[in-house]
Amino acid sequence: MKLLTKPAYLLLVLAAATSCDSSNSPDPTPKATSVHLTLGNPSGAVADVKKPTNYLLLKPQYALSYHRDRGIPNWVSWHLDNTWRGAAPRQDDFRADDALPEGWYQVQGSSYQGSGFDRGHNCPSADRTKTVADNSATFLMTNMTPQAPRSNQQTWARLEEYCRSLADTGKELYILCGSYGKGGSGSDGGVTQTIDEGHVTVPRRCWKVVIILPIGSNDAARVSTGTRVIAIDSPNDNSIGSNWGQYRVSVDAIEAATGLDLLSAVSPAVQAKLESTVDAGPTE
DNA sequence: CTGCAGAAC
DNA sequence: GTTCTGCAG
Repeated sequence: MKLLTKPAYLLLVLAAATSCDSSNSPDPTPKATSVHLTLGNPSGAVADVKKPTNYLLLKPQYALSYHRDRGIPNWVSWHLDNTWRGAAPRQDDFRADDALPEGWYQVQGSSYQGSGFDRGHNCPSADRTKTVADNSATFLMTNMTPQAPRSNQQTWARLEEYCRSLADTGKELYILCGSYGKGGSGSDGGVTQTIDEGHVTVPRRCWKVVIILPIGSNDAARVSTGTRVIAIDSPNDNSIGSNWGQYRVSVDAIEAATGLDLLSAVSPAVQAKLESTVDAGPTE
């Protein structure tokens, strides 16, 4: 074994001395929040079995509020910078999420089959490629929403790619998305209210909010009135295309439609400015 | 080529 | 599970 240099030894001693728990036992009280909720918890979701319509699920890779009776999340929130991205291949292991409370219906990987709707990721597969475990976590069905194929593969896919391109240029992003309403139009046409024998509601609209920051500490105080915020609200309809820019709205409009309180960790004055503005920046 | 998938076996 | 196909960019 190679001997440690004196400075390295001192660092180890300091690290041990400042750690309030022994390093070889699990933390008995995991933090109640995560980096993914740095800018807030839009619905005050909690991991309480008595709150089936606003149930908090925290994963290392993202955080979400799950609606048991709709079978889809109310919102999903995640942090994106290039430390989340790597070479892990797409896992494609769509599956039920057994982290839900006992007795709750679990949407299955096959639940959308033949519905005319995609198993649309909220937190995208391609945003979580650092490790196989990270990528696999995005395929839990609690991270899915039945989405019209063109909405998923064109509208959202283009915006997701744009977000990753911003990460590639040294940005750090906080992203939230979700859906609301009932009744979408998939590849089979018409309007579909639910699938999977009523266990999964097909939403009418899908929304996404992107906060773009320079790389830095994970701190809501870094959001200023000059921070770029992109918000879109698009129909869950297979007639739409790749031009996500045309669906830009204010964050206020999404809050009005959903009842959520977005960016609640940001100071009220900054929120007021950012949430009333509609992005007019580049789309590619 | 990658990323979004669905369908067949 | 694996393999194949389709679409957009």
